[in-house]
Amino acid sequence: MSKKYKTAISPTREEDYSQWYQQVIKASDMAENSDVRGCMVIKPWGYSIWENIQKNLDQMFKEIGCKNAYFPLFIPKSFFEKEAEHVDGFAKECAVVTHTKLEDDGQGSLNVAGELTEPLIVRPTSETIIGASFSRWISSYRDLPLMINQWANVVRWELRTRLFLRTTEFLWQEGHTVHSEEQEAIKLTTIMLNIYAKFAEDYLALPVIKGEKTVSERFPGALRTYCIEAMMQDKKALQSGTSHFLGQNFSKSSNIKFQNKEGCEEYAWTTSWGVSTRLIGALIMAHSDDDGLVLPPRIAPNHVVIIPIFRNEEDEIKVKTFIEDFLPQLNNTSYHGDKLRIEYDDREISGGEKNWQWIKKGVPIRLEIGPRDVANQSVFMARRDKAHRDKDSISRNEFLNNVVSFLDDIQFNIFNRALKFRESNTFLLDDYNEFYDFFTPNNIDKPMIHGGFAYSHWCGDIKCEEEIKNRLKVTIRCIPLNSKYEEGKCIFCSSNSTKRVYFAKNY
RNA sequence: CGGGAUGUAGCGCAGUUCGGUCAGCGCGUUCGGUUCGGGACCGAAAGGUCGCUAGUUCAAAUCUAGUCAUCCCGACCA
Repeated sequence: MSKKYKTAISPTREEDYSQWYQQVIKASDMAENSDVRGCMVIKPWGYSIWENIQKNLDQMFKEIGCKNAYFPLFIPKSFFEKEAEHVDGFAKECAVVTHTKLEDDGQGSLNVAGELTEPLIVRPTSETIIGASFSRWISSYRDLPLMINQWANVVRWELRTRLFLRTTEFLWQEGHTVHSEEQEAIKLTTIMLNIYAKFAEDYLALPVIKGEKTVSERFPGALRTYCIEAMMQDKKALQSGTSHFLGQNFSKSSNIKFQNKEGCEEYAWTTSWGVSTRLIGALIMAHSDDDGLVLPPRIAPNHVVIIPIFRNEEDEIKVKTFIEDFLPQLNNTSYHGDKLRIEYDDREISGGEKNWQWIKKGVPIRLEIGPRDVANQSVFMARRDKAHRDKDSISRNEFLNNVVSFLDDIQFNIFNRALKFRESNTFLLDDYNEFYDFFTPNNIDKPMIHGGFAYSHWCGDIKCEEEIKNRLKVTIRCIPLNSKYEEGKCIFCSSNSTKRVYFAKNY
């Protein structure tokens, strides 16, 4: 066995990380590029993951009293212009609707016609249009807090796109809250950040660092931006969720006022927070291997796939009878308050081929059931968190009794693997030369997977941050919330610093 | 939007230098047979106006111009 095993995905992560990423998506049949530049078609396997993300997050939002609503896709240009920083941040990437109809030119083509007096912007985010509604909904402190979320699509006209990570149109949720007290609004942004972190870690098995963005990385119009940052397998950081404290910026521009207990009118304090289909990109890049997708059970479209194995009709009947007897019991098993999601794959294609399709799709547990298993009342189990040849025969009852703990174990392993990866690629760097080498690939022409997170001192000067970005394309991903007071010297200018921040290359 | 690369069957590619049986290969698909507990084998078949549009030429996948798309690097960004 001197020959290397053939991997299902080629190139491998090591050979060409970004090609590997695209091949994983193709092989798992999650999504594809569409005929519209920069936009993706999310196929059933990918959409099903999104539905699971929605379902679980939605529940978490509702638990803290948030309600869902829906606001228009179009934002009048005049609304958008109200918040100056906001305009600066998004103006360059807005799709704008200027006409309302098409007219036949009599030669087989259509001309745009019916010009609008005021152009409509396709929402890149909805603070301004939601703010307009909120200003009508709120008049008294008794109306507060107001907590609204919407599941929607947004458009940001990006120059360079990548499936799930950055597409022109993407799906997300955006929550918008209004409060009478500044501290209450700030507290809500951290509550949301904790929800995101918990969701990422418990469901996506994605270890994240909770932190605050520096001024230059803030959401346009926000006073503070909190974020969760995760490390991908190419050691780059991916911002996976954000929560913004907007102060009174948007309440002033949208005129969101309320009468307080003393009867005086005040501007309210607002927040906004969101996660997007980018989470699916994070999921892929954090866990998948050279055989394709690896899905954490809590978010997988299917938990278990059953693959019947037989060589003749007699065996086929035996095997199928066994499985059909076994299925209802499996279906009744509950998994974290949900039903176990089982796929019985009885398509007429070879077992090996089926097996590899499900490996590439990342299903946590594969069960091969053949005549030998029927005779022994057992099943042959393979786990996606282990090597594809590493399979075990266990009794059917043992499987039934333990399937939930197997899934939990897979979830746990995937999380731990990602956590260890992040930890072993995070370094306390205190010397600029060391820092420079850390972020410089050995071969510039073919930059290999290199770097990681540098946990280093920063004096707080925006100029140091900017210079590092210019030189190395490395940015401060966040100032971690749990950072401790520590005296040190800024990695760039050697001025005094009191805390460390995370530096990394990012998506 | 700047620099680079690529575009040939569902997927992965060869052929382009030097225009002339070059429209091919592997995988996949369909059919038939043999197999059968770790991506099976044999045989047959289907499938492409060579990204698109002009041009040069007796003749273009091949040369020229334009155009579109994708990927990589940069700027921008969740």
